[in-house]
Amino acid sequence: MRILLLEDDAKLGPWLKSNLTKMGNVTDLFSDGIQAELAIKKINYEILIIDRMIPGIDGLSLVKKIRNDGNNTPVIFLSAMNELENRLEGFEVGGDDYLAKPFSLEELVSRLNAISKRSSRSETVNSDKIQSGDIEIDLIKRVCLRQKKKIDLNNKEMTLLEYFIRFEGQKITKTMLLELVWGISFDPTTSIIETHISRLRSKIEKPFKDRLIKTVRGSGYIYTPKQHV
Amino acid sequence: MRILLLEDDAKLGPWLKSNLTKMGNVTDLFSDGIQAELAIKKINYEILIIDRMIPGIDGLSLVKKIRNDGNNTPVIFLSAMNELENRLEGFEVGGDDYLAKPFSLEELVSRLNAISKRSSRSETVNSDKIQSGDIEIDLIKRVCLRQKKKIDLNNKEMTLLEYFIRFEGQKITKTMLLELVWGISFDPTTSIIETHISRLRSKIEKPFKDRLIKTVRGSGYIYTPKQHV
DNA sequence: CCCTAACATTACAATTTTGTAAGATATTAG
DNA sequence: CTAATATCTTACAAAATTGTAATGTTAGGG
Repeated sequence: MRILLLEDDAKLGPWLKSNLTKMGNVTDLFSDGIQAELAIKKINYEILIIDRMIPGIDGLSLVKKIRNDGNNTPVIFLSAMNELENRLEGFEVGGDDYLAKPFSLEELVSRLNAISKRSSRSETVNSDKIQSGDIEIDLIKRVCLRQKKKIDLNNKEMTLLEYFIRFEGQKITKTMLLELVWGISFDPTTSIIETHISRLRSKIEKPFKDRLIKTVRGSGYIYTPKQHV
Repeated sequence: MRILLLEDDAKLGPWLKSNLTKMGNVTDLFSDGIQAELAIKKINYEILIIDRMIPGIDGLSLVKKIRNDGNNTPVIFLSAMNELENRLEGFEVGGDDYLAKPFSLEELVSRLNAISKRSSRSETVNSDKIQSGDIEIDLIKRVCLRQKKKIDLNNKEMTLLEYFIRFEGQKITKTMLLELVWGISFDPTTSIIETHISRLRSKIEKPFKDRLIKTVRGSGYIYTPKQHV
């Protein structure tokens, strides 16, 4: 495989390069973001291994740039332990993987293999997502974002929201919700739907001071995605 | 809309037909499965509303048949309350919706609208699914089937399995699992991974007396889908 | 064949989720 | 405007989830 390695650490960089090369890869090592960017534009690498913290330009903005140019080469970020906060950010940008230093070579190799196999199968990349207005749900990670902010939803709340999104702009009756979310086909005496809607609203509307889920009195609810993200 | 209605109840059938027609639909009412099947083959209906229990042939097998013929017209099943057990079965066959009798006309109309809007947007139909070997996961309903049997997995177990499937045939190291499933990038002192793997195995392997998740000593796990469903 | 580290399993407790019910608030018909 | 009904919110308890730790089991190097 043709690999670009961007790592400014004087020991780690060459050590990685030598190991990767030994394993039969073609590895170009850079310690400078600008140089690396040029190389990425010229050469069609199969994988980019990029340190999150590089003097000059940081790895994340570099990847943002090349993604903007339409380059979708898989990326593995390297980052020191204390930069863990940045993990999510890295994923959002389109980084395919993340590896915290210190890491074992075996670990890195394992991921290289995963990525190369994945891309050779030319599968859809990393996760199944549904999206509506300014809301985004990652079905695999089970993470919900509104306006790029993470919203902590539990199972029932997320299932509710998933159906609202699936039927966006359409009324969902309460019996539909009962059947879809609870698998019940009779009217319970309790206010179970109202309770959960209330909890969902408190998380997904209240912090944003607006209304996405309109109630249709006597019948059900309508979710309308917020336009103009 | 051009609707086929299969309902043998002498009161409900005509009542529904008259209402649907009033609303501007073209409605063909049948009380006989054979007749209905012929009509479905000849006429390109936009929606089929089918009673689950019809003398002679039951609604479910009818839908199985027409699906086999490559007909993907959306179906709304009608069924009496005491047939609730059959709900899941109905969905699996490709029925798009399910309505328990007694139901309000408003309820039925609501779903007709949902279906017609959905199909006019020509979206992918009903749910996001991932599949591997004899395992199938519906990401929306959050339901896992193995060999068509429902497996009750909790969140962590399902997330684990999702990643195993996503990386099928490839080794997943423990650090990868930690990062992916728990969002941690350091080695915890605890046996948290082993514990959850064990619980997952007990649900997904034990009842089937086989092994899908092989452990790679000193490193991680490999999931291999079972071929020959 | 035995010893040891790695892994599997189980039990348990803290935490979280989720259904119920009760009271507060809002909407609509008259 | 008022009563009746629907919905919202909150509090609470039962149930489920999930991390930890203790104990049992297995693989494979010596």
